[in-house]
Amino acid sequence: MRLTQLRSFHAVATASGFTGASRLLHISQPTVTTQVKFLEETYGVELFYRRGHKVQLTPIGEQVYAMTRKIFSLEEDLVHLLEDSGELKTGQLRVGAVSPFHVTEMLASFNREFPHIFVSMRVGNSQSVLDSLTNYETDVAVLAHFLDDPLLVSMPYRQHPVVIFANKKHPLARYKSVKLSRLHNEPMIMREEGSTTRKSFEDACKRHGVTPRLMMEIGSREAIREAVIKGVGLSIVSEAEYVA
Amino acid sequence: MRLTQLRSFHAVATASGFTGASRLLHISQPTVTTQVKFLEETYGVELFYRRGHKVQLTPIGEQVYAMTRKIFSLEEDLVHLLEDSGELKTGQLRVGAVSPFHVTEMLASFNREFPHIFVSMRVGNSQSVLDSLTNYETDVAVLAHFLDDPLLVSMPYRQHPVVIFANKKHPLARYKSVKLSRLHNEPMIMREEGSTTRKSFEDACKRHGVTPRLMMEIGSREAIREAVIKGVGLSIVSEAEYVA
DNA sequence: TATTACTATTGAAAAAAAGAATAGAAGCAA
DNA sequence: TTGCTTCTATTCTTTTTTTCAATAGTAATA
Repeated sequence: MRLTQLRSFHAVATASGFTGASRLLHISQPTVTTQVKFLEETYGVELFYRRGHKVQLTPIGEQVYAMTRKIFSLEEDLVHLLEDSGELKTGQLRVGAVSPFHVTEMLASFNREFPHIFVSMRVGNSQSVLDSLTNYETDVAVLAHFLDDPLLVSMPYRQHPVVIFANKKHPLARYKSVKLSRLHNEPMIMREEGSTTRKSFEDACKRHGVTPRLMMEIGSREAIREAVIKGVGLSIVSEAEYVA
Repeated sequence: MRLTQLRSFHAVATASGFTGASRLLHISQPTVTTQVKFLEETYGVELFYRRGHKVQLTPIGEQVYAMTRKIFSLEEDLVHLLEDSGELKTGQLRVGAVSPFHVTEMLASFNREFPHIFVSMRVGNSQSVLDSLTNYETDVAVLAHFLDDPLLVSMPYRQHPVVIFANKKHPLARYKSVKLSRLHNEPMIMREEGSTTRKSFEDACKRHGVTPRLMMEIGSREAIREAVIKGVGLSIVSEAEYVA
């Protein structure tokens, strides 16, 4: 069964004529005639009564027409779906992120540009975000560090400065800015292993040969704040998250 | 949109793989790959995630697959309809006849041979039967005389003898058979103008130069029988319809 | 009766589908 | 790991299908 033949049949039935059908389909009339004839000969069936200028569906033709109406309605829907999808008029974008904090602006902007694309976000630690990406459960992911995975394509999106904060009585508190080397052996309070802020900070320290002294590991931003106030040591936080 | 491409997509989705799809469709695997790729490139859409040996539908692919399931289900039904129709496993035969009497045997026999064809019969006078035929309201017609209409094809089906019957006291009653010429000027009772039996009888008379005397024209077989018994004259009837 | 409007046919060109051969990549087993 | 197998992708060629132009044939119409 070929769609062109069905399409010709359908058009002839719709236009009640071969010439009309050819105009409908923007193809030549002989093509239409041939297609319908092929259908009829292939199955040994008469689909139209042709009597001069009048073309009329046979009883079987009527039945076939009822089915082609359904088929071409579905085909039309399908084409629309594919076209809209290709033009990003419909579809979904599944985003993975280690922190909702840094991606909301991006997603809001994306949503303004492509309002018909449904956006879903999935938050997790780097490993689960990467797993979702390789399993095709998400389409893109926003992470805090570069990847050297050859299966993935990454590009920089934005830099978020990491700020260091201290008790006001701390010797370093009076400076506007502090060189990384000054943090050598400084007692510090950190988030748990796996925090992206901590990772990028530690990477930077390693690059500069600096090794701060890890005093405490606390799983809560608020608790770290309190510990800094108590004078346990310095700590770091993403600038966007910093509230004095 | 080409059906081959949809078919390839559908098979890949069904078989979860291009090679499996090619086996399903009995075509080569490169063909399947090409078809699906064409669909994807035409609409700028990704239908499958290909990761090595694993092939998995994308979200859009899932939607498309849902639609192709419906389309190919319809296509299958359509093919069955056409095949059954071509092999006379389904369909209808609309028969026109001037007298149900002579066609019932034919139709019963047809029904035994093609039990799945629905047979309908439409009875009328020759003119209305012919009209139905040329209007495509019936497929075939059984008439009592030949036609010279170039639009129609006719062939002899069966000869039904016409018998003459008379009151037992009638002079001709003692013969087993009577020559047509003996009916010259004989008083006769006939069915109304338009009766096929009457027409063929009159045609035969004309061919032989015989002119019986029309005594009475009665519209009912039973009434004619009574008139013959009363001795009004002779009459004729199709042998199949004759009951002593 | 001529004209118009339609369907059918033929022959040739263009487009699509299909396959063979083969490359490339991923899973699997020793 | 290495080799083996199995899968998808690519290229090139052949076959099939689709399409059209030209034209014949036929019914409706003015």
